Amino acid sequence: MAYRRTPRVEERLASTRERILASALDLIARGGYRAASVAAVAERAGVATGSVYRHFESKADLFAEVFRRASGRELAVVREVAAREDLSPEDRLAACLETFARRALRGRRLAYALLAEPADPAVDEERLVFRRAYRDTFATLLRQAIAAGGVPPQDVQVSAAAVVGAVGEALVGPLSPSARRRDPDELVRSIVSFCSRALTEEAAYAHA
Amino acid sequence: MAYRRTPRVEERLASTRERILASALDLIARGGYRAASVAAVAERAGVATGSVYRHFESKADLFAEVFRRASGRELAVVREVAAREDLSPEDRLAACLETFARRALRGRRLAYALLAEPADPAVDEERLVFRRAYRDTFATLLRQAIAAGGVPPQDVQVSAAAVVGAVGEALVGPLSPSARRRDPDELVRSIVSFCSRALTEEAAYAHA
DNA sequence: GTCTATAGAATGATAGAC
DNA sequence: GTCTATCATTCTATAGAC
Repeated sequence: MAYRRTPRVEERLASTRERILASALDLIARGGYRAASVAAVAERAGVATGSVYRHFESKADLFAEVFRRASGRELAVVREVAAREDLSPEDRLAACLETFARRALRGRRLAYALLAEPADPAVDEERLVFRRAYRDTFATLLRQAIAAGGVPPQDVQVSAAAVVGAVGEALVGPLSPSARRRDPDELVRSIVSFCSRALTEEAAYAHA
Repeated sequence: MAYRRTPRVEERLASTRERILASALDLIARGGYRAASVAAVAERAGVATGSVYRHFESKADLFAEVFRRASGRELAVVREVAAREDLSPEDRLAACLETFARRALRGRRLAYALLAEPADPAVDEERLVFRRAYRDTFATLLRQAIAAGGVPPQDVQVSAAAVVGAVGEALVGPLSPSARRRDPDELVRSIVSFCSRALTEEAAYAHA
């Protein structure tokens, strides 16, 4: 009789896979991609090194999946804020930025890994995907805010993308493992203020 | 008698190295990193594939050097604009942004490769270095503009980094090979306007 | 004659076609 | 899923500089 996966086996496989993912996330959140060698991931998950490759085609593949999950969580939180009916569109926008930045500064090492740490091209690829998703989320909010009249008309695609880039890059420096610590509240305030000025002010600057 | 490198040989070696770098740059500027296989680079440079490895330790090493040169050129141009004595600090700032964006849109494929295309971690590393350099350049200009009174006080580190991120990310979409073309002038205007609003407006937005 | 730089093929890995 | 093409990198023999 041919071997067939029973539900019991199925479940054990899935749980091993989850343990591997959790281990990798944990190691990356502590010491970045460099700390997450396949051997270290395997040991922490309680499996043999080779077993990792039963669940993931390659280390790059594993990292990409870890990235997708961690970034997906952040995106979901921001999207929840974006959907808050109790705030005006402009307030929702500011709240999204604040939420994103604050959470990044709470989980510094992981945030750095997600935002900027040099990594496999597969991870770079995922970064592009998520940045697009954030841009689209902000673009929608921005259109609502403009329609509601609280924010002047502007190039929504450009503004939304620029906000994503601005927040990300403003965080990279402070998040970098070598950076001198600074007050998170003040930092978040500066970042949100920068974006709010850009989004909510009338263009007053005519360039030659 | 032992073999020793003469100036003549030295020169030939250097010129081969340059040819390899130029070939790689050319191929990347046409079709991104994917188009620049070692074999293609070698052929275009008129050397054997193996010979590339006499000049560069690895493909990643070659790409990092190409990146450094191409990005270095862009940075130098922006720095020249930043040094223009005939403009006020704030105008210099806007001119820098405009120059950067305009040049990127002129050499679209290469700009995309430098700004965003997934690549070896060695290239990612260089990206971080250059982004820091741009941030520092803008920070200096911004401090001058604030001292001159044309721009309100603000968190210079944050604003400078945010501008770098904003311009970069606003360009990534339009530069992406799959993007629908749009008018470069209008795009540049939108980007510079976004940054100018952020940098030159008084904070008018108090967040709860 | 000795040593280097080079061409070109070998190798092993990977990815895409079918 | 298998096969093929292509890739990065290494190896080897040779041409040529000293």
